[in-house]
Amino acid sequence: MKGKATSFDIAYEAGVSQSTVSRALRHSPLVSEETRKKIQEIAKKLNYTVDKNASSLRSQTSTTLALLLFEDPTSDDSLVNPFFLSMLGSITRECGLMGYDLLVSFQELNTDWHSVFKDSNKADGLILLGYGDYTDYESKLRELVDHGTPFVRWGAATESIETTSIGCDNNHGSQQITEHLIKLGRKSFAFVGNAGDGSPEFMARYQGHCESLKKAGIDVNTELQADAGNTAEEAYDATITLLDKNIPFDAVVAASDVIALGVLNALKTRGLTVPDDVSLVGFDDIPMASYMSPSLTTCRQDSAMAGQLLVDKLVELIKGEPVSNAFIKTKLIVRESCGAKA
Amino acid sequence: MKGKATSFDIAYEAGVSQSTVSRALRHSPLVSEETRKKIQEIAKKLNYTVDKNASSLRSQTSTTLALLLFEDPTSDDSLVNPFFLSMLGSITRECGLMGYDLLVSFQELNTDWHSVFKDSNKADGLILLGYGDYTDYESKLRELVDHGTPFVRWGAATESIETTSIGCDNNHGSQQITEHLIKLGRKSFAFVGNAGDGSPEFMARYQGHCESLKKAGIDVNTELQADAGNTAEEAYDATITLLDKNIPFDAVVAASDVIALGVLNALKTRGLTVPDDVSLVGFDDIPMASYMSPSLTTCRQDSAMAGQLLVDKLVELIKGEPVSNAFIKTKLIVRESCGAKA
DNA sequence: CTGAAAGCGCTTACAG
DNA sequence: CTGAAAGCGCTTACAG
Repeated sequence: MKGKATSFDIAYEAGVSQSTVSRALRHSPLVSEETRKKIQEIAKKLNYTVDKNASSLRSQTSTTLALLLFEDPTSDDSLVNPFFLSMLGSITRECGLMGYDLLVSFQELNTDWHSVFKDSNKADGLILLGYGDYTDYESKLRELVDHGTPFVRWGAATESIETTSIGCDNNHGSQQITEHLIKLGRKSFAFVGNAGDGSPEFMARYQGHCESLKKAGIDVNTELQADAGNTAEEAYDATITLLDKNIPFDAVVAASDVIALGVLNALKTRGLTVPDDVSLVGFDDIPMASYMSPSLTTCRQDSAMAGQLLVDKLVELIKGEPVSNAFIKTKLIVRESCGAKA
Repeated sequence: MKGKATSFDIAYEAGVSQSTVSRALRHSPLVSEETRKKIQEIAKKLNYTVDKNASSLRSQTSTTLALLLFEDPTSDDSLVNPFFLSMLGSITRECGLMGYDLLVSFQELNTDWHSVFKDSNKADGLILLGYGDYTDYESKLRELVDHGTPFVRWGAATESIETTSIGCDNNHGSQQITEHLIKLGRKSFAFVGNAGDGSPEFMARYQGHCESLKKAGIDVNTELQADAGNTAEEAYDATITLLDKNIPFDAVVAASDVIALGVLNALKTRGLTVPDDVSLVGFDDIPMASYMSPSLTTCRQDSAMAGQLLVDKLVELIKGEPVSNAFIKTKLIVRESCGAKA
């Protein structure tokens, strides 16, 4: 036997046809128990593995998913959003369980996803993860929809386009966390994070935040909302600008944990102590949150569940089954930065 | 045109043979400039993409690399080593530049890597990232070598087996950092991290650490070395045990930043202040290091360079070129935890 | 520089 | 339950 074993080699050794080998290995009910066992033994002995390319070419299905992760190409490109990274583990695991391979690509905003991944038969479907400017993003989504490419995405469900989205209830999560601060007696709130159509998730968090304030009879001061993308640097700058306005506040709601990191540094720089002078809360519960000092009160999104749902829903879509959007639960995680223990 | 366009569709429109289309699209010098241009235009018009499976099957090469990331399946499986995650960005980017796709799989220690990825023609080569017990790992490496599967790995070059490894000079990096502490006047050192054959990288760091101590005429007290795998939890427990020995020390060298995180929490729990009571240093410079409180003095490994080298070397191996091991540079990053500013 | 033809290793109707 | 045969969409000798 030179080179890799093929199904013909197995057929020869087993004294059956190549078709039967193929059937046996795919657990076709058409093959007798006895024949199957013999074939499986020989396959094992020869270290045989089905050729992925031949199988995919013939059956026109790759049993591969592509994960596209993209963010605004800011500053340090090695700093991928930690929240997405924690989803990566559960996505790969669920792919394994479902029998799919996972192709990963970062920052591919500029290519034609459909033709690169679907037309070339590299992947049967796409998982999209990305913060970043939603405006650019939406036109790409529309292309995918127009081509009929199966895909799921992490993010807020939007009315403007028919997609399968997995996300958390950002509005509700933000209310949980704002209400917690209100209970602790905080009176004037700043919000750091983009609040515009370009960032639907942050926008939803801002809206939830405002709703909670209104319910509690607290005025929303739009002067205390500062735009920032999802980086510590932008958040730092935004917070400094905010502080320079000299409008007093005793709590900052950050649109994400990464933003909270920048806010915290800015506050420290200006000699403000968290939580004594200012309470601070984030969103996501990235691994770093519990190690910050003070540790960060935040809203946890179940990233393991998120990854699993993304894969499962995509596989259903690929199989042509009807698929609905799904929300994952949010959970308030109380740590030191909110001042709960003060 | 129903369904996807094929090279035959293009050939028909261009009035040439399918062979010529294939050559033109692969930039064969055999095709005239004029013909190539015409073909490229039509291909673009039809949104044509070469079918990956057909191309790979025919040419017996997948232009895909597989990244296998594995760690001891400890506690929370979503907490992948942050250092590897920061390499992931540069690996995907370099793959893109080199024209390779990237298949990602976690925790696949139990399967036969060779047949799953190479025999099945899913990938032309393997990139291996993993801390964890080296003993299990080594037998897997030997299988790959025996099969002639191209692969590169992150880690210390070892004499026991002939592999292409990319790593940093752990011994040297550890010396840089220990010498820094010595210069600051620290006298008695603890080391937290496995120092055994199962963890060659941590072992090298421990050895470098000890060499620096000896050079400075400081006795190495093996009672102050505490084993811990690469998790904050293990490090926390190890540190508590260490403190319970009641042997005084004024500096802790952690085998990694993640370990330093656990050490710091344990010290805080016991009422010790870093760096006033005890200096603390880590290794890796994970993103979290600069946000810890106090921020962590550590030894940076250039993860971007590491990812790039892993991909480049693997591609050379696949092409059958001779490939040597490579070291990436380490750099001492001084922050607050060592007490440099005290 | 171009074309006709073989064949990569499977899966799956079709026929028995 | 099994086999003979076609064909997925390319790449690449071979011949001109």
